[in-house]
This record gives sequence, C-alpha cells and structure tokens, in this order.
Amino acid sequence: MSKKRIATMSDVAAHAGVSIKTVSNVINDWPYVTDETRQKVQQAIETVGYRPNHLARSLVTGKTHSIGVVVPDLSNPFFSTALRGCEDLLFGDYNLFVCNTNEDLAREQQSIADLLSRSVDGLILWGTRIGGEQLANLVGDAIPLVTVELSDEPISPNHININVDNLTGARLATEHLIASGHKRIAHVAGPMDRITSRLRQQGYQQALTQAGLPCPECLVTSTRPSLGEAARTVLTLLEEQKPDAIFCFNDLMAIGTLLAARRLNLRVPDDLGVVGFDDIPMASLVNPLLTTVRIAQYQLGRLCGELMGARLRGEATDRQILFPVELVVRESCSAHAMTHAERIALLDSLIATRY
Amino acid sequence: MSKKRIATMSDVAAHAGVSIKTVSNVINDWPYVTDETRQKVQQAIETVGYRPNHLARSLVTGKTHSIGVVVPDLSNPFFSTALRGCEDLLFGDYNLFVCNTNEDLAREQQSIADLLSRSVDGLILWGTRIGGEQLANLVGDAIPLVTVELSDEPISPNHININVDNLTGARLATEHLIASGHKRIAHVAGPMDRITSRLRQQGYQQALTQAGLPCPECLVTSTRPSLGEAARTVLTLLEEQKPDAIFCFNDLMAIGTLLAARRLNLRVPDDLGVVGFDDIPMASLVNPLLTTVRIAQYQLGRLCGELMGARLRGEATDRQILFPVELVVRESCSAHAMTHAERIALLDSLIATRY
DNA sequence: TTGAAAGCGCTAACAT
DNA sequence: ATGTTAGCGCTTTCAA
Repeated sequence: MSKKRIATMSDVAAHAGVSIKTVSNVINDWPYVTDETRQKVQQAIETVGYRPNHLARSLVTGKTHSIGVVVPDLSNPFFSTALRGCEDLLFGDYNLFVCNTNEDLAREQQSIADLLSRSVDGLILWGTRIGGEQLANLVGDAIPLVTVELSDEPISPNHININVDNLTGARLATEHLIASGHKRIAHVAGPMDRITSRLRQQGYQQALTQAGLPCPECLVTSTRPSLGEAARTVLTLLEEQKPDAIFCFNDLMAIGTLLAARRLNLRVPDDLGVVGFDDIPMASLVNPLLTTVRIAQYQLGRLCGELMGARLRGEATDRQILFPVELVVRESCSAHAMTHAERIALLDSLIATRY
Repeated sequence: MSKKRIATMSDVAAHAGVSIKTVSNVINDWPYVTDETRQKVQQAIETVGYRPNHLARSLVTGKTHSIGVVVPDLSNPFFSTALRGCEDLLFGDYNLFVCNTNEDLAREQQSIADLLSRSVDGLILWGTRIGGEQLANLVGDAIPLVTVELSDEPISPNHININVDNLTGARLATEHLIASGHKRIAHVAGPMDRITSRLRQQGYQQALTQAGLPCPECLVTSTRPSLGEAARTVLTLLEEQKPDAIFCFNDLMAIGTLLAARRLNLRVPDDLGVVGFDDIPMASLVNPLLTTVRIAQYQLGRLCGELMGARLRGEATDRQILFPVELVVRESCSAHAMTHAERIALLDSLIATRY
C-alpha cells in the first residue's frame, strides 16, 4: 500500500508466501486447496487490498462478462423501462454497456463496432436500422445476438430475434378507431428505416383497406419519434388534412398529438380520436387517458436478458419470438367514455404498481 | 477467415508482410509510416477482418476508455434523461457501463466494486447511499469520481461533487405552498439514507419554521420514491392526517399523490395543494399541471460528462458544484390558476422541444 | 495439493 | 521508417 500502486496477484502471493497459482486457485474457488492455505491467502488479499483485474482475466479466458445494449432513445420511458428489466435480470452475472443512438444509423453502427471491439460476451440490439444480413456480417456468429425488432429471420444460429406483434397491434388500434366511428384516420409513423415503423404502418393500412376505407398517402406522415417532433408534425397535418383521428407510432408521439390538438382547440376524442402504442406510464396519466397498444416493456427487457443468459449458458432457445401486444381502450377515441368504475379500477391499478 | 478465428495483429502483420509493430503504428496513427506501408497494412486489415482488441490494449495502457455510471432508478425519467445527456457528451470517447441499484445499498456497493474491478477510467455516481468517506476508501484516488448528491465535501483531489440546490428548492416549494394559503403542509420524503431526501426535508422544515407554522412529525413520512409507493403512502396520510397540501420528494411521488387524491375525490389544488421536484416531462402533462422545482436533468447529465472528461484530460475543475434549481409554478397549488396565455405558452414550449 | 512456465493481444522501449 | 523484445495481470497446461 506504500506507493498506492494497485495490488496484483503476485503481491498477494508474496505476502502469503505461496505461488501465484495458489492465489488464483483460491480466488476461483478451486476445490483442492487446504483450508490453511486458503486462509493465508484470504488474509493476504485483505491486507494488500487486492482486487482481481477483470481485464487480465478476460484477456485469457476470452469472456468479459459484459454485454452490450444498444437502444435508439434512452429518454423514451419505453426503452429505459425495458433496459431496467434487462439489467435486473442480468445483474450479478453481467455488466451492461449501454449505448444510445438517438435514432441515428451512423451512431448505431459505431456503437456496435465499439462494443464488439470491447469483446462483449453478447449483444442486445433494440430497433436497429441495420438490416439482418449486414448485422450478421458485422457481428458474426461468435457471440449471442438478441435483437428486438428485425425484419429478417435470425440469420446465424447464435441470433435470436424478438418481434413485437406490431402488425396485430397496429391493426387493433386502427380497427378500434374505425369502430369508434372515425372515418378520416391519419397515421403519424415513426422513422421508416426501422422495421417497427413499417410494420405498424402496414397494420394501419390493412385495417383501413379491410374496412373499405380509403388510405390516401397524404394521411400518412413520418417523423422522429419524439413528443415535440410529433406535435409539430401533427399541427401541420391537422390543418392541412383535417383528419378526425390519428394513429400514432408510439405513445410519446400520441401525447404530442394530444398537445397539438389542444393547441388548436380540438377536443379529444370528440373532434379527434387518438391511439398510441407502447403503454408507457404517461399514457394513463395524461388527459384524456390515452388509448394505446400495450407492450409489457419491463417484461420484454427481462426476456432479452433471459434469452441472452440462456444462450450464454449454452442452452437452446427459440430463435424467432413474437411478443404479444394488447389493445388498452381508454378515453382518447370517440364512443368510448370510461365508466366511473373503470376509472377507479385504472386508478387502483396504478396505485398498486410496485414501481 | 478460414477457421472463423478472430484475426489478431500478427495475422495482419503476416498478410501485409510487415512486423506487428508496424501494424500497431498504423492503427494508432503513428506519424512515421510510409503511405505505401500504411496502405498495405490497411489492406491486410480489411482482408483478414481485423478488429483491435480493446482488452489487450487496455491491459497494457491501463486505460479502458470506459466509465461506470450508477443510478438508483433507471425507470425514473429523471435519471434516464440525465443518463442520456451524459452518454451524448461522452459518446465517441468513452463507453458507459450502466448499473441500476433499485435504491438498494447492497446493490450499489456491488455495482461500484464490479466497476472498479473492470478498471473503468472514471466513475459517475448518482444519489448514492454510501457516504463520502466510505466511498473514498472504496474508490481511492486513482480515477476521477463524479458524484451527484453527496453530503460531504469532495474528499480526494480526484473527486468532484455536484449538489443540486435541494435546500433552496425545497424551501421555495414549501414557501409557495404557504403563500398559496395552505396551512397544514405535509411532506412525503424520499429514502432517508440519501442526502437528497434529508436536504429536501430540511428545506421544507426551514420554510415552515420561518413562517411560524408548526411542523409536527406526523406530517412527514418517507417512502421509496416511486409513483405507486407514494400513492399508497399518501392514501393513508390523507386519511389520517388530513393535510391541505403535500410537498413531495420528487415528481413521480407527486404524481402518485395526485392519483391518491383523485382516488379519494379530493380536488387538486382546491382541497389539496401539491408540489413536486425535478420537473420531469410528465409534470407538464398530468392534470392538473404539476407545480414543481425544476432540475435541468439533461444538462446535469451532460455536466457530469463534461467534468469527467475534463478530469480525464487532466484539466482542473471546480470540485464542489451547486447545481441551480427553479420553482415552476403551474396548477397544483391553490390561488394559482394559470391564465390562458400561460397555458398556451407552456403548450408551445412543449411542442417546441427538440426531443 | 502446490509451483513454474507459457501465453492471451496488445503497446512501449529500444534497436536497427 | 520498421523490427525486436519485454511485459500488462491473469489463467492454464504440465510437472513436482
């Protein structure tokens, strides 16, 4: 401790009067060590203040016990909650490198490259813009790869893809809008370089077509999936196209839409029906309560962690997973006032949440 | 590429017909390399698909270009937004290990130990429960440490502490409640093992005392800072103590309070005044609009990144920083209806947000 | 049950 | 301008 130099294994070995290997044995709980020796070494570890150096260990074992996570937008509660689920599950076994791309392809690519350079044991990628093939090229098959939302089927054996059931969700949302009596239904889509956006738009179109409703291009507009950006887009859309309902790519955008409507003195749902996607906590707090398509985000995050853990332990798993969604009808569509009892029930469920 | 083995520097060297050092030189942009050689090596890198191994490099340089971040609750927008700010600033230079403690001391300790074991170049700690001295012991002085919210002054020269101006904030909040005509003002505090909670409670008490108002213990209650937990606590508090206003530790709890009030058919602000802390986006979306104390969270996150970066470059910085707060008066206190113009202005500012 | 030696992939002196 | 050598801190054969 004299020179504040970080203690190494040989320091411990010296102090304990044993070889470096013995120290290693103790640290890695090797069975064949005398209790006496173990004690001695343990003692020495304390006195010199030894801390195992993960880097050195990783260099030789080839395992870093770290996994890389890439998300498009950390400030979207959807992703932060999912990330929490993932971290909770992996805690103790793995540390997480977290990269936020801000919906930017270049940053996504760099993040993935960085993480690979760091020899992460696995990669969890949310809403990537890079396609499956390109991804497989980049990542290879050496480490488990879990993607959430990827157009293609898993390519390498070590690749698991979870797809949220966007198509069904978008269809349910749009059908609900139709059933509520809305006729001129617009769609504020997310970034079209993400499969999620394309699928949700597709579901929207299918529902309209099936109902025999027209689906002019002018009613679909795509933006960065943020509250402000959506609000500004909707302001224009509302003035130029006069839709009587809007299905939004996600809840953040739907809330932006609520704001835009309010700004123009339009009443939701009477003048404008709104449906979102995700069911982030905010959705049950805004006024009116947002009708949306629920994705159990914390659970989805955990699932990513579970699958990653399983692959890392060499267990087999499904490689193509469809994550279910559920339409949550609240107040933002016509013909759907909630009853008093329903409101109370929602309140109670919010109050009952553990987190 | 034959055996899918990961290419190493010597592979590149072999392919290029140069020594391993030359490859290293090219990779590290060493000036004295012929363009010709550089080209050759670059070529070889491509063909063998070489990727520098960060671990090996770190082992010898002693720098990992990674920094560890520990937060108490990732699903609180306050922290996810701050984290995004931090990541944005550090992106390109450093990768972030993110640990979420779920407000748990043991998990906090383990996270810090893990990160140190991983030889992070720096540590950013939010709302820790570990005290300054203990922390200094754990972390030492070898790497920069940035803490947000720590009771003590920075201990080691390499330690920077940012304190949000909790005392002022809490006092402003409480004074506003008093000025609004509320008399029986309760406080729903956060976890008392965090200095943040203690300071905010102190500010609350100071304001009451100064106004000559009583401040009985029964009006202060402490919980885990989550929406649901707060809502449940407030339900009891409301029934047992009948306060006419509540100052909450943070916005999540304030929103929980709004819910509890709604559940009991109390009108906010007429029957109950509520003030929060943080000004997370939700605060301007709930009904009524939440009066709160703003912390510029994204900026605060960036600031952490900046300070860390500065220390890492060896630059000097302030070591004790007081981060300012600002009372944002909205609708959740009596005697403060917002004017139409004010509402519109708020709407416009939300719509104008870039993210 | 413990020790000695080799080497993980890279950088940093020092030669050349 | 390029090559040689040593060694970062650890695990892993293999031998004792």
